[in-house]
Amino acid sequence: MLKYQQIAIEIEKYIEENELQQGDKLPVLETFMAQFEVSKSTITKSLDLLERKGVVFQVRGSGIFVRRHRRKGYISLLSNQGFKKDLDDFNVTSEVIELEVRKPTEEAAVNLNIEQSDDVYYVKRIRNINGQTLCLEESFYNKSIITYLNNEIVSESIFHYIREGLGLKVGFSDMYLQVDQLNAEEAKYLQLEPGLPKLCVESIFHLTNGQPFDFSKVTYNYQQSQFFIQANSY
Amino acid sequence: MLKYQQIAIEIEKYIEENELQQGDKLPVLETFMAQFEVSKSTITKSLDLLERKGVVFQVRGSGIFVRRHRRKGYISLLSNQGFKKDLDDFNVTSEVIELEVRKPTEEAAVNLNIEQSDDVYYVKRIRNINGQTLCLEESFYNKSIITYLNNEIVSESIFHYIREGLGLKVGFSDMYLQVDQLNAEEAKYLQLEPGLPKLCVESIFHLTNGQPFDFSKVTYNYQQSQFFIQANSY
DNA sequence: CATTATAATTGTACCGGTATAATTTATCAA
DNA sequence: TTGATAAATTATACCGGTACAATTATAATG
Repeated sequence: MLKYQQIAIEIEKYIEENELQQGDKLPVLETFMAQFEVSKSTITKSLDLLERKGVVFQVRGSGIFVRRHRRKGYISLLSNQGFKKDLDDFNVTSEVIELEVRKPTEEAAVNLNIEQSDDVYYVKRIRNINGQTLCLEESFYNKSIITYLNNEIVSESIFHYIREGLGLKVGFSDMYLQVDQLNAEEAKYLQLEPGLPKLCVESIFHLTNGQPFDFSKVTYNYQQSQFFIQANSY
Repeated sequence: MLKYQQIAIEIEKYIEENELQQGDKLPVLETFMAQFEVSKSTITKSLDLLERKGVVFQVRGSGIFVRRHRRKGYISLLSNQGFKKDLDDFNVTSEVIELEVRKPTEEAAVNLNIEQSDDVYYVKRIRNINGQTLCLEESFYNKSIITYLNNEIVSESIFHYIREGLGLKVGFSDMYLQVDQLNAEEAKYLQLEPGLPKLCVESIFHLTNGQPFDFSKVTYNYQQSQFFIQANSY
């Protein structure tokens, strides 16, 4: 673990344990430098990381302050591991509908940057939250990267397996959002009526080296899904 | 203008002018150092900035690569100036319905961190894109920060005025998304039928010093609004 | 007491350096 | 040709420094 990552974790832990609120001031840079016995640039890097994560904001000439959104129960759209992490307060379970190796749709092939003759793992599952149906998820995993999946893995966190089990490093993702009306099939799975609203999120997940490995289409139950995003200006 | 910001702008311009595509490799760090005659850390800072903006991704041991989402016509949810910037290819106009100084709702007061006895500018407007109704927007601006607004400003880009006219620095924002069904009033303004889907985005915009100055509720026409988000892992 | 000028505080920009880790390329052996 | 091994390339971590800009606190002024 890198120093600046470790320090970021400890600062975040400190904020949580002491239940600091939006606007609360943290110790000054020099204090952190002394406390962790590292140079100024390392502390700066830790704090920049926390700033990007939306945990703090820094004000030149003033100090470092805690940033905390107030509302509870919202899913972060930006923590790009199948949101398992943001909801560990909640009870998230998965119900696997389909899991097999197949050829990708044209759309999936394009987004994964592969040929339609290449193999993908196709995963279809329903995710529940506190007993309620949260979303319907269809994913295509590039099989030459995600070489193996089974029912057990897919029932749990696929991304955790990708990181820990396969030792791959997840980099960035592109997400596309659309709102529309539920069709018959989606409505059935989400236990809603056709024509009611839905939120569709298409995501393309890449490794740190830029290779796309997962193309997912997720249809959310509009009654269960509230999202939040923390944005920074550049 | 800071060196690293200027360099970032020039690199981005270079990418656009040469129409570089996803995965295309940029010159190595040392080339940039020589070209711009700055130290390595300054170039690194420029590239980190571009990485956060989703313009490039860096691969240790390999190089710096262009990152470009493929789909056109999607609005970025993260560029937190009233999306005017992402759509200058499009024709975005505003129709002001209401503009006045008033007392905030309780909800607005809470989110702006002020008292209900304080003054706010209340702005209600419809935003059109290519002649189509894009969204209905209701905003509350803390009058002690945004001291003056008029019809002309509100018809154009409020955020541009806040930055250039008032000299304020916009920092971060918290956004909350929800999907639901249109009520009668919303449907009327968006020229849709009640009961059809809507996307509601509530945003709280803060200055760089952490002060919230704008609480907005935007209801999008689901037929017109497609969004994209570029996420990075930390 | 309000206003203004000054000083202290505090984070940011930028330099230039060493060491290291990930990746790619080149080399060599089978 | 293949596969392993070594070398070169390339970005990242981390150090420690100077100068500077924004903010806040203090002192001076009327």
